[in-house]
Amino acid sequence: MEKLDCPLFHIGQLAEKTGKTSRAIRFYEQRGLIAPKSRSENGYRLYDEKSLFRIEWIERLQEMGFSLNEIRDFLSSFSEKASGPQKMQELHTFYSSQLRETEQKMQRLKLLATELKHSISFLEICNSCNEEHGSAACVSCTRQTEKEDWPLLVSALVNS
Amino acid sequence: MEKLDCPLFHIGQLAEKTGKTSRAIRFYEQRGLIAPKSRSENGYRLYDEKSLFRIEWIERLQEMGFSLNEIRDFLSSFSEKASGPQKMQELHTFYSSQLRETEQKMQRLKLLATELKHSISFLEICNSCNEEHGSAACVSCTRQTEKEDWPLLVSALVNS
DNA sequence: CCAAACCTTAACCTTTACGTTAAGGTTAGG
DNA sequence: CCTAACCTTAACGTAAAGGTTAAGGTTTGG
Repeated sequence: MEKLDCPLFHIGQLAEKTGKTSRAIRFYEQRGLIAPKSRSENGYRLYDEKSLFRIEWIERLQEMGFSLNEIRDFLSSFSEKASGPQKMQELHTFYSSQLRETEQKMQRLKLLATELKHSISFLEICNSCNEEHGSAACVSCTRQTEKEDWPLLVSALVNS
Repeated sequence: MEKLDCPLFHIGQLAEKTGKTSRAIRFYEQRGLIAPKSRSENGYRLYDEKSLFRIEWIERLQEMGFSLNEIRDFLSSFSEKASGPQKMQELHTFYSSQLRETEQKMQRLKLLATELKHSISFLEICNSCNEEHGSAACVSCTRQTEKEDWPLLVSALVNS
């Protein structure tokens, strides 16, 4: 059978190209996120390159934290827009707000990293401790007097 | 009744302090993540400040992407360690690897932000478009000739 | 002709992190 | 005493994102 004559391929091939499973792709279809370009005589789904883009796009939105339902909602509201420039406007607005959210996430992760670093450097000092004792003794450690406040990530566990 | 004499409080108060619901806290308990310090005569759960730290710690680990089961597993493996310094060692190792993961996540978000910015600046040009036409016309837009490759976030939607 | 590797729909299973009743007991205030 | 606002356990419900299984039809290679 012809395979590469026309740019249409089966679900398994699309799955391979995108790293998804066939099941996942059918699931997206069921959810209204994507549809096969057409069907072959025997009922097989046939996809083209746009389907590939669409799946990669879905993946991006998932990375941004959207559920499949939210993606579907956006998609359907999007296709209702009549004019091309209007669509572009909407996309611009949407991505701008997503950029803000993404930057906020980065900010949160940065804080988390700071907290981790703080705890790690606190624990470095413990690494130089050769004594063998229970964690109860750690609580009144004299090596740590410089830092009066224990990091939450340490104290929540040690004083348990 | 005495309320603030001893530093013990009820589940509702702990819930308020942590921003969780009572149900969530009971759920954590069921999952082995936390236990009340004691119970009052009538069976009410009584917590102290350590419980508060514990819950905030759980929150941090969730932010890092851990499931409650994973947190419980770590917790139980952690309490098995006999020596205090050993615990500190383990914590150090754990947080170090978490720091790496957190930085990787930030890296991924940074890439995503770049992709978003790219798409946004692409769409800026569309904002200067006054013509009214379908999105099919956008595909062959002459304003965008400078950029030959459309960003995925745009092309996946417009050429749908 | 047969087996392996595709494809189809339909339907049930799974995990996570709680929410939501149900059916009460307890306590504080008026 | 009454009500509102707490608390208890138990158990069922939910949404997300598929996985898995059943019960086939199709196609390709040897």
